[in-house]
Amino acid sequence: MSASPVVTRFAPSPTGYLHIGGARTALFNWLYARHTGGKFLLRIEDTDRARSTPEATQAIFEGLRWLGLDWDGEAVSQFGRLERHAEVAREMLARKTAYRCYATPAEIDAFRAKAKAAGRPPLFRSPWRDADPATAPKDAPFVVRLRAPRTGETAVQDKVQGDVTWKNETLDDLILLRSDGVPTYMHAVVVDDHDMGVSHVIRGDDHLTNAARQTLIYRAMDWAVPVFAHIPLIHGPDGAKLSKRHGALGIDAYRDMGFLPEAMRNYLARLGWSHGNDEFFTTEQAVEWFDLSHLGKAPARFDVSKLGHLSGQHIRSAQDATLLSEIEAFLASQHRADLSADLRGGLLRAMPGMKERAKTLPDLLEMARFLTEDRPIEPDASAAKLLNDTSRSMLTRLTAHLQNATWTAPDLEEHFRDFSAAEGLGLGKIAQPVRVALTGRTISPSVFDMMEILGRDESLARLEDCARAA
RNA sequence: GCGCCCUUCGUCUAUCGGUUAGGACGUCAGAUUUUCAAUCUGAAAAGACGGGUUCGACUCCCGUAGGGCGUACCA
Repeated sequence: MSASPVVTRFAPSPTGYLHIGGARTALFNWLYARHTGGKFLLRIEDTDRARSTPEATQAIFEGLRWLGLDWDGEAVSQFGRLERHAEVAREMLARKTAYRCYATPAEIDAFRAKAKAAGRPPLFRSPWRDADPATAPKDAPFVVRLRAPRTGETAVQDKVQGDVTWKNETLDDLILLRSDGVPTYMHAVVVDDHDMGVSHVIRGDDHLTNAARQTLIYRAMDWAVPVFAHIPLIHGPDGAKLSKRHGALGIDAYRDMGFLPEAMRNYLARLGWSHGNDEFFTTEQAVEWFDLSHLGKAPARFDVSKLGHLSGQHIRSAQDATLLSEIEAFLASQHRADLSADLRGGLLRAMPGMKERAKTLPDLLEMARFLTEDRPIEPDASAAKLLNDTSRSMLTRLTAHLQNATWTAPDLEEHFRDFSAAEGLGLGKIAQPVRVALTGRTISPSVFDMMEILGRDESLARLEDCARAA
């Protein structure tokens, strides 16, 4: 291999959201380009006018942006290159590596039915392949077919699957240009990849057979065949193919669940690719480590609980300020109100304690609710059970005991411990009613942290509200 | 039907002929603990099956089974 620059691409068709398999394909292409210092291009395969929508294109852009997969240059619209595709087809016609086929759909169907009945493969053998062009019907519609070799074999040297060969007799004269002049996927992909200088095609292994047929097109044009790497597909938890109709989710669904993009990249990279025993890594490390030789060959199943674990790890290791901006981006993506300056401050102060126990952004928001509660706080059902005469009078005595505290978390804890000893009660018996008084719930961040952040006046007020409500 | 691909704990994976088959998620048990988490310790848990090749196979070869993809004027 010479030092020619690496160019990868992600080429989704805009017929729906960016699904998880596509996101991983994009990630691998991006990682490889960034690892090699090459380029990562984006091409929208929108030649299927009936199914392509601008909304889907936007969803793909948004998904990639959220994932942090920046592409080089403008996204290319395949539809916009129709004339170039036709031009290449014309050149192939001139080179005699393609021919005009006037067979009608009915004739093709009949051919296939007959072949099938005779137990032969249903590959269409066009009579126009070797016919004298002079015999062609005037003004009749035709398609342009590749004149594929019928003997010998075609090999694909795949970085993941190894060397895979097909007997040419099992490959057919595929259509390059439809009768309306619109190129087929097979043709457009080759022309575009060539024109865009794509050196490495990393895509799902559902395209492995296509790689052989596309190789034939490259050869017909005397173009260099790119390096192929066909990665296995992602399956759902039940092992079935992860497809839209099986309830597979788009990348936006994971954003909405509040996973960090960093965690998503980490998890997705680990699905089908490995770097020894490394499980938790940063994107910088992934870029540094990523290669094509450690890609797996077997399909992987998507496991949300592992994603959650990784997300928790990334939240714990993230900067508080980073987390705050992630939260703001998350709220914006859900069209929720912006945070007040006050709340931002509170969030920042509470972050060190909260991030130790969160797996997602909503977890953080949920824990931060104590910041926005208005007095008097209405306890929820399980919290209410902890409030009785005994705990209320305890709260009264505790309030008195806390009068001289300097109101930092460590100092508060010391006061609590003194009080617990004096009362002859375990810390839990004291902290739990306090938690209820401060938050109205039985689950929350550390009571000492919350009291420090809430401050003396607000904390005591909440405690007194509860003690008094006897 | 034909062609091609795949197969290590429940899941993601390491291993590139010689290991008590390692790690991670999850699960279970214990520790810790102001709740929930987190954390720590420990446990159970795998080479689909059958043949070869070899002194020795998870690893190489053949077959079987199971799964996937392709076989369109879809992409």
